[in-house]
Amino acid sequence: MMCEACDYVKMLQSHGLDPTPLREAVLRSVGQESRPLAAAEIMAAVRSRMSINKVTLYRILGLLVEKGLVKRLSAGDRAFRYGMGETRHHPSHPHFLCTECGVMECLDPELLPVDIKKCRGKGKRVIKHVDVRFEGICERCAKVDTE
Amino acid sequence: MMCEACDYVKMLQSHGLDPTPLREAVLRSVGQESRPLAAAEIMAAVRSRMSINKVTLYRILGLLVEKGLVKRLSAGDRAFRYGMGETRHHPSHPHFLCTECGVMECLDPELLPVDIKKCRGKGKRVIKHVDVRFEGICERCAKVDTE
DNA sequence: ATCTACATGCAACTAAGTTGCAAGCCAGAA
DNA sequence: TTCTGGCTTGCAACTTAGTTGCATGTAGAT
Ligand SMILES: [Zn+2]
Ligand SMILES: [Zn+2]
Ligand SMILES: [Zn+2]
Ligand SMILES: [Zn+2]
Repeated sequence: MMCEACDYVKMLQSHGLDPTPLREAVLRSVGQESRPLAAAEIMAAVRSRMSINKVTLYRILGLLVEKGLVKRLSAGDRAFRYGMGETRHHPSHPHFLCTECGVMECLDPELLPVDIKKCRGKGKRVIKHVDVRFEGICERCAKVDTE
Repeated sequence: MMCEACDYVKMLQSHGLDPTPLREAVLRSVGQESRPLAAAEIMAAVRSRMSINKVTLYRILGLLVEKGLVKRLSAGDRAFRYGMGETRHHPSHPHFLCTECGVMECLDPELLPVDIKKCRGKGKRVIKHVDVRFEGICERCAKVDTE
C-alpha cells in the first residue's frame, strides 16, 4: 500500500539498517506503489533512477522482509510479489491476482474475514498468519475482453 | 484430500482423458494423500511403482489441473503443491503451510470463512475463487522445537 | 499398408532466485 | 598514518522447478 507519510530513511534506521541509497530506493519503490510488485518491477523502478545489480536487489529485499518492513507474497505464479509490511497505517489485507495479466492488487482490509483466533488451538499447530488471495480477472482485462 | 471412494480410472474417463497407467498412477498418488504434494513427492510416489519421466509428470499434472481433477496450490515457496480438485466429496478448503519444514496440510472446510459473494461486485473485477493459506509451525515441528 | 492422433521420453532451455568470492569503503585500533 | 574487520555491492556461476522442441512408439482409422 502506498503511503506518502512514510519516511523510508527513518524506517530503515529504526530497524537497525544503514539507510544506503539503494536500500532507500528499493523500499521507496515498494512503498510508493498501490499494489505489490514483482522483483523485476522493483528492479526496473530502481534502475530508472540509479544502477542496481540483481543480487543486490534480492539481498535488500531479503533484509527488508526479515525486518518486517516488506512482506513477501506468493502470487500463485512462480514470482513473488513484494508489498509494504504491516504497520498501524497499513493493516493486513487480502490481495487479488488477475490470472490473465498477472497483476496483483491490494484489497480492502475489511474483506479479510478470517478469524485467526478461531483457527488457533485446533490441534497443536501454531498459526502465525493468514494469506488470503482472490483470483479472477482484473478490471482492465475484463474491459479488454468485452471489446 | 484422500478418498477411498474415488475410482481414478472413471474420473479420468469422465473428463475425456485416456486412463493410461501413468495418468492413473499420478492421480492416485495425489488422491491417496491427505495433504497436497509437491511435484517431486508425486514423482517419488509414482516411481516407487513404475518409471516416469519428469516432463511426462508435469504434462499429466497440467492435464489434470486443466480438467479440474487436480488443483494447483501455491505454497508460499517456489514449488507448487497438487491436491485433489473440488467435488461433492472434497469441498473447497483452506490449507496450512509449515514455514519450518514446508509441509502443507489440508484444513477443515469449515475454517474457510470467506464470503466470496460479498467480495464480488466491488469494482468490475471478476472474482473466480479464493485461496486461503494459514502459515505457522506444524505439530511435528512444534514438538521437535520444545524438545 | 499408411496415415493420423496421442502418449511418452530425452535434451536443452527458461525464469526467478541463490551462493561464492572479490572489490570498495569506512570506522576504529595501533 | 596505516592496518584491520565488518558491512555493502557487484559479477559469474549455480540451483530449482518447471517448459519447449523434437523424436519415437503405439493404436485406431482409411
Ligand atoms: Zn488483468
Ligand atoms: Zn497489499
Ligand atoms: Zn513442520
Ligand atoms: Zn487440501
